[in-house]
Amino acid sequence: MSHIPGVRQAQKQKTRQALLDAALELLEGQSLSSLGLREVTRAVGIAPTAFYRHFRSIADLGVALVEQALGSLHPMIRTTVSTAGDGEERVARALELIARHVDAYPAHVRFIARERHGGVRPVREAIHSQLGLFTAEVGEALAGDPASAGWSEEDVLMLAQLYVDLMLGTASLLLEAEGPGARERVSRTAARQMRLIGIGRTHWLDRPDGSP
Amino acid sequence: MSHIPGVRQAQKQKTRQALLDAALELLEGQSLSSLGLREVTRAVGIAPTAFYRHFRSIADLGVALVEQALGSLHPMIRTTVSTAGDGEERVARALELIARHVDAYPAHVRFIARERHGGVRPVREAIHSQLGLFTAEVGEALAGDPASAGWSEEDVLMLAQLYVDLMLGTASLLLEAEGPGARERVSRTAARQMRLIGIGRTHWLDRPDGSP
DNA sequence: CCATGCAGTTAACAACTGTTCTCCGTAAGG
DNA sequence: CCTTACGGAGAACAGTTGTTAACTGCATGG
Repeated sequence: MSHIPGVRQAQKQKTRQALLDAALELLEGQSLSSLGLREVTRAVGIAPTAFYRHFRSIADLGVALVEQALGSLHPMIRTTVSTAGDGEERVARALELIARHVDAYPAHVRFIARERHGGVRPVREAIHSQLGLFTAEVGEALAGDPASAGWSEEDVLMLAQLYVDLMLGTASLLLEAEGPGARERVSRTAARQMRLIGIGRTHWLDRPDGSP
Repeated sequence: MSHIPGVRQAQKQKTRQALLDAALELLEGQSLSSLGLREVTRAVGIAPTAFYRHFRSIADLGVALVEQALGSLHPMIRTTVSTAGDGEERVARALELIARHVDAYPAHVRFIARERHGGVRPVREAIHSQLGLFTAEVGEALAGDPASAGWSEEDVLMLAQLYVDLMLGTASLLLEAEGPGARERVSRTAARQMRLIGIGRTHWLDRPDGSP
C-alpha cells in the first residue's frame, strides 16, 4: 500500500499490461475460450507460472480486457452520440469517429464484437454490463435533446440500444472490410441506417394514440 | 453413387449427423475455436480417427453446422418479414415467431450469434455469406410491399440489413434472457425498435430532397 | 542494515491434443 | 460368390495444456 508507485509495482503493472497486450494480439486469430495460459506467457517471455501473479485464470484476464477495451470505446461512443442527432453532417461526423476508432484500436473492437456472444460466460456478462452502462449514458444524452420531449424513459433507452448496436455492428463491419471501396460501402449503408432511425425518431410521437 | 440410399450410406450420414449434434451441444459452453476433435468423437462414442471419414477438420464441421443452422433459420426469417410491415399485430406476430424459433432451436441460434464474429475464419465467412443471402431475400420481400414504392434497391437492402440484424440480436437476447419477465422485457423493446424502424421507413421519402 | 514480501523461475505431474499408419469387418457391386 | 471399397477401431507419435511445489533474487519498509 505505498502511495508512491515504487519500482516494484511499476514493473508488475508493466508485465501485467504486457500480458493483456499479448493476449489481445493472439486473439486476432482465435476466441478467448481457446486462448492458452502458456500461449500468452510464451508471447510475453515469462514463465507460465508467473501468470498467476496477475490473473487467476484466462477468463479473469478476459474480464480485465473488457474494461480496458470498453474504456477506450467509452469516449468514442459518447462523442459519437453527442453529435449524432438528425442532421446529415452529424451522421457523417459520427461515422468518421467510428472509423477513426476502428483504425486506432482494431484489436479492441474485434475483441468486444467477438466475445460479446463468445464462449466465456464471465466475459460475456462483463461486456453486457458495460454495454448496458453505455446505453444508459447514450440514453441520457438523447434525453437532453429537444427531439426527445415527451418520450418515456423506456423508449429513450430502446432508441439508445438501437444506436449502440448499430455502432458496434458498423465498427465490426469496418474492421472486416477489405478491398477497395468496401469501407465506403459499409459507411454508406450505416449512414442511411442512422438516418432512417433518426427519421423514425422524429415521427415517433406522430401516431394517433400515444405510445403504449 | 447408388441411387438408393443403402444401409451403408444411411449409417454414415447417421454418425455424421451425430457428430454435428454432439458438436452443437458441446458448443453451448465454449467457442468453435476451442472445440476439440477428440472431444466430439468421445461424445458420439466413436474413435477419434473416424472423425476424418466425415470432416477434414473442426473448421470444416463448423461450416457444415452453419448450413444446417441457417437452414433452420431460413423459413423463420422469411415468414417473419413477409408478415412484418408496419402494423402492431404484424410486429407482434414476427416477434412471436422469433421467440418460437429460439425455443425450438436454441443451440442453432447460439451457434450463429457466437460464431458470426468468432475466431474461425471460414465459419465466419460462411455465416456472412448466408446472412447476405437472407438479407437479399428479405430485401425482395420488402420491395414487393407498396410501402417501398420509389425506393432504390440499395436503400431496400440497407433496410433489410437493419431488420436482419435486429432479429438476430433479439434472438440472442431472448436466448440469454433468464428470470421472470426478462423475455417480456426483451420482446417489448424489440417490438418498439421494429416499430420505430417501420416509422422511419414510411417517412423515408418525405424529406425535401430525394435520397442522395 | 536487515528481515520480510513478492515477482518470477525451474521442474515435474498427469492429462490432453491432432495426426499417421495399420488393421478389421462388412455392405456393395460385378 | 467373391472381390473391392470403406466406415470404423486401435495403437502410437510428439506436443501441448493447466497446476502444484519449492526455490531465487531483489526492492521494500521498519
